[in-house]
Amino acid sequence: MRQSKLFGKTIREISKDEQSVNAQLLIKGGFVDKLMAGVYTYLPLGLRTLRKIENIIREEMDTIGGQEILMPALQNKKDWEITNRWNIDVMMKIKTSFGKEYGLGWTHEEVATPLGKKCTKSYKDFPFAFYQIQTKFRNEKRAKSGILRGREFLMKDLYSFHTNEEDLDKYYDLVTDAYFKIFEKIGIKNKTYLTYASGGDFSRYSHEFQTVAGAGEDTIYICEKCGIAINKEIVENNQPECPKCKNENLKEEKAIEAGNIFKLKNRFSDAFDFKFLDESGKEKTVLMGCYGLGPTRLMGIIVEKYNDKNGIIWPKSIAPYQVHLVPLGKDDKVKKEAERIYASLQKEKIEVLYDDRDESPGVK
RNA sequence: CGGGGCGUAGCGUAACGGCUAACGCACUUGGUUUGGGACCAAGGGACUCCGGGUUCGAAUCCCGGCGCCCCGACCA
Repeated sequence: MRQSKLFGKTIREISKDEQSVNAQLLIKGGFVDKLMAGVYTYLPLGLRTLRKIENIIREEMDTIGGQEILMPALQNKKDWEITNRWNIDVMMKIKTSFGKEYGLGWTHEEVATPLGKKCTKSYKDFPFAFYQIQTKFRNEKRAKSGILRGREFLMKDLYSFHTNEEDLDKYYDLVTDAYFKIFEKIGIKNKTYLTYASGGDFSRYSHEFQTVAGAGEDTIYICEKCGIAINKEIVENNQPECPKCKNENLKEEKAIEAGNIFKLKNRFSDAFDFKFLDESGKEKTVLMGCYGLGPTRLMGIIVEKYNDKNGIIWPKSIAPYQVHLVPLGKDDKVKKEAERIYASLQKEKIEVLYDDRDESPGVK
């Protein structure tokens, strides 16, 4: 890519109003543009990085047998009434000019569960898992922290379907491992902890993946012996202890929730009467798990963690380009050589951003 | 949704209730430059967020709205 043709310019000054580190750096660098609070356009540079994060996630999801699909963002009111979640605050609702109501998906159990039911009958169809990477909408009362908490954002959500609890447990652990592989590839593994958190209305615990960062809105307590953490929200009697080894000497940190996984079990399959026929021809309830991970939020976390006075330092695996070719000076020989190198890198299919602009070295 | 701050050119800012709303960056043209955000000259670009009000006169004061940022609440 010739930088002279690159859409989206860097910005030298940004309003002091914009205090979030990731928002400042991403906007200044021409990676994103803010349309409104919590709603961003991904410009060519930013989108390249976002796509790389997505593809790393896809690789790991595919490896554990997840099949990619794409569900609608527009949601059917009826299905959300079945699960009693139509009137939850985070749901954005729209009403058409002729009065029909729709919701915008902030999660997809209400689509995934009936879909799973429609396509299966017998135990032979199980287990299976599908996932999507898709835009989610959440009616955040207050969007904040740049791309970390938006009203519209990208989420990878994986849903798994099982005939028994052991199988669900096994898959749950498999997903956990896959998540850490993703974190490793994008460079945040050493700061990310499997964290015990509230299980909402369907189980005692869920597990979050919390990345230690000053910009985090969650407080976690890390057990350095076990390498896991517990979210402050479920600490009882003000005395955090490790859920595994009962260690009470834990380290308090601010952290950002990178992902969250749940054993839904029968919460949604019961609501939609999702059953299967077992080996003896008896009907049994399907058990489900769901596993979320936010590509756009991951991008924000990475920016928060990898930067210095000069700007963002992308990990190589997700940098928008592998090579930034920057010829300095006006010497014709330099220019010619740069063109030659550019052509050869392109031929080798090495991602290169070529700063062919007629600018001074400082600007470049 | 409660509290606080803010809204002026593409971006960042300035302007006592009073001249044609100023400056820096960016942009256009010409020239000089070229190893760490160059210089000179000439330009273009603003319904001062929107709607009311006070006043001889409003970017400036008052009321209402909208928007942005921060804190809190919220975030199955």
